Amino acid sequence: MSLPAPSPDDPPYIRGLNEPQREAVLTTDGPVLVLAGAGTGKTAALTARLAHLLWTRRAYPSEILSVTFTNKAAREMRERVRGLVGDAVEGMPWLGTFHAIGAKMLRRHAELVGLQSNFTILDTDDQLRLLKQLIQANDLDEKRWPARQLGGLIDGWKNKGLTPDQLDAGEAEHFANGKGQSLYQQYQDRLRALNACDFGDLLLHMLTILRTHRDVLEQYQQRFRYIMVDEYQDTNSVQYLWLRLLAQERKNICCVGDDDQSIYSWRGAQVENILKFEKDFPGAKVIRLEQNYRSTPHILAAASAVIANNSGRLGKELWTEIDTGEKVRVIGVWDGPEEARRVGEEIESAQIREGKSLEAFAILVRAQHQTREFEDRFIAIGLPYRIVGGFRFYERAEIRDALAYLRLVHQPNDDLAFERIVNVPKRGLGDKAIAKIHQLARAEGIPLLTAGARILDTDELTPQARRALGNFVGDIARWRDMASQLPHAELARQLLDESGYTAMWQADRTAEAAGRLENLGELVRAMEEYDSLGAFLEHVSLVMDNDASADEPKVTIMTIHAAKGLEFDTVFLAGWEEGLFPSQRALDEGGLASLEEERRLAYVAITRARRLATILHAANRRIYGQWTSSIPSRFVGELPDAHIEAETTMTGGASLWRANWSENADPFANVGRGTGRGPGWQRAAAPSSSFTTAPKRVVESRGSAVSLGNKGRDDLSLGMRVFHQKFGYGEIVEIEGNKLEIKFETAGRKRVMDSFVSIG
DNA sequence: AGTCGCTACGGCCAA
DNA sequence: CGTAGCGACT
Repeated sequence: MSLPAPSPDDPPYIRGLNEPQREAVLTTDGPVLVLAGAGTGKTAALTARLAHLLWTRRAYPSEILSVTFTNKAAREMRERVRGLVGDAVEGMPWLGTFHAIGAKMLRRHAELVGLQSNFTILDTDDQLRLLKQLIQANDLDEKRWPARQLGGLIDGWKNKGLTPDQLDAGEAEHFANGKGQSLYQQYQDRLRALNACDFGDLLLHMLTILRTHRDVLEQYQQRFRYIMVDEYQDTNSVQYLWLRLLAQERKNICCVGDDDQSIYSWRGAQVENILKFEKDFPGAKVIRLEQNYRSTPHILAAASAVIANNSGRLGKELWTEIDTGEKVRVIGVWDGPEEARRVGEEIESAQIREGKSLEAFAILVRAQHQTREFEDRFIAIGLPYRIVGGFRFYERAEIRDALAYLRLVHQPNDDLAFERIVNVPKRGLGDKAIAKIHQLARAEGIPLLTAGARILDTDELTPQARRALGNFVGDIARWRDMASQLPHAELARQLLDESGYTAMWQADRTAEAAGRLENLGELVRAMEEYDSLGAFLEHVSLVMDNDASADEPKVTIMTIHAAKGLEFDTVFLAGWEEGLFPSQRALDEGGLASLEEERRLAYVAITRARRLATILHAANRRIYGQWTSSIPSRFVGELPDAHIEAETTMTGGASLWRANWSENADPFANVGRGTGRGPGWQRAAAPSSSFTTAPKRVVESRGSAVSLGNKGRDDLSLGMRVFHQKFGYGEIVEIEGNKLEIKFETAGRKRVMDSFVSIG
């Protein structure tokens, strides 16, 4: 192949790209598979390619289908393309996630699958409630056949592109002795009746339409001159079938991915898609991006050595021009608390030694629950942190409630929204009243809200319930009217006040209430960015990323899954122990295939680090309250000796830092206080007396050298009553710079950073 | 209707 | 050890 040599006349997007990247950008026609290892400038190449297509007028912005896996990735790509070609990107309607694009298409053709174009998109919660109702209606034992399981199966079928009538006998057997298929069918019927669909339907319905309506398919085949797909290794079957149909005509499809980073098989992703690309698209050009711009050679060598243990790889050899850097550190600690303590110390000392921002540090864990230990520790030492993932913004109860109000105002026949908030806040409409409304709705085939309005004319309800329901139905109608006159954010504000919803949380004195009110404010603020209530709700049902509050620099704690695609200067990989990572459950359920996926996870984890990776493993860990001893992960054993520096001493050096800071340098200090149920080792490991003494608190004033760079607040004083998000209300008993010692009403004495409290 | 106490369960999680 | 979710109790 002969590429034009780099020249100063190259358009801006080409400059700075290496040879294979340029090839990926300039090979515009025909199928292209870009195998992009971690940190090899995949996004740069992808965005440059997009820019190139626009710049050279090969396609209008509206003629490029560009799919990413997350909204975040889509946003980033849009930003970067804008940087390269300017506002032309504004007209890129088909840049987004599979689901966003699916929703957009489906709205145009909804009637072809029996929906109206203003269908609602249900989230997992709504989906589950619906399934629960169906299971009950079918007289099945909810214990034996949980809705969650059915939901999982249906998701799985949808991911495979299977409609109810396409399930084969084996599949249908899976649930409730063969009732699976019928339940799936009932669920789909119910969704259609509600004019709703779930996430899976966004893709599955569109696939059905593309398959059964030639004209529609041809229309899109014509429109999309070029198709680009990011994270191709994570596509599932429906997505794959979609792409194959759409690309069939022009065959200008460029897929970018890395088989070594496929970590979503449990969600239906098929690595095979990337492995068989050349078969699906004969004559495909395969381009490998192997020069890594992110990490040191030690980090790359460690990651490569681990992943080399997997079979069936397409094979890549990452290399770098960087020739310096520290080896990957492997640190063995005594137990979980020490692990957290150790990481905290490392971060604080690195921060002071090298003046690094807290943003440079990330702690990556295998499972969500591991974050707790770090969270507790960081609160204790006043180290600002952020937990990514976990509870997503839109999954929070208060947000879901608020959205249900808005949905009902927007779409009066949204029965699920009605059910959610008809008695939130409590207005005396209990099970009996709601059952009556349901009954009428079912009998008449009308939405719940209509049934509610109609039941007011009867004497079915107690006078009290009737009054409450009358107010509620009237309120909804009133807000509906207001919706046409008021900006929707303002409507939301008033709605939340008038419904008593805000008041409900204001009256709540529990620790979370303040945070919930804040979230509601956040929601209303977010609404202002959208043109209409409908547009906002659409956005929300597809995204609602937790991207608020990036203000102050913080250490990031997240799962490895959540970290994919990100990079950090310094990364701590915690809990590399057999059973935890690789996860025992994965091993039990999926055998060798799962082990390999866990190993890919390890590969992803290591390659997040730019400069320094530290792997930790604890000898003892508390699992479901049981102290269990554990051995280092097999992945630790796969690390190449030449590139690691192991520190296996349990006690660790008592640094000056630790002496000054640690509440308790004794590694045994936090080891379980005899639950009586634990295995024998803990009694054997140390005299029992050391388990029962509470840790001694060392309260010493510290010099400014250890200040974290935040100024102390001047609005706080001793004895003041304050509020803390996690611990609730308490009284300040000590102030040291920006750190406070607080006696909490319920949580006891804790040391926290002043920025974590508000005056209560 | 709302609260309390018991039981069951506990990977990763986008849209 | 936590917590969430359900049924029984008030």
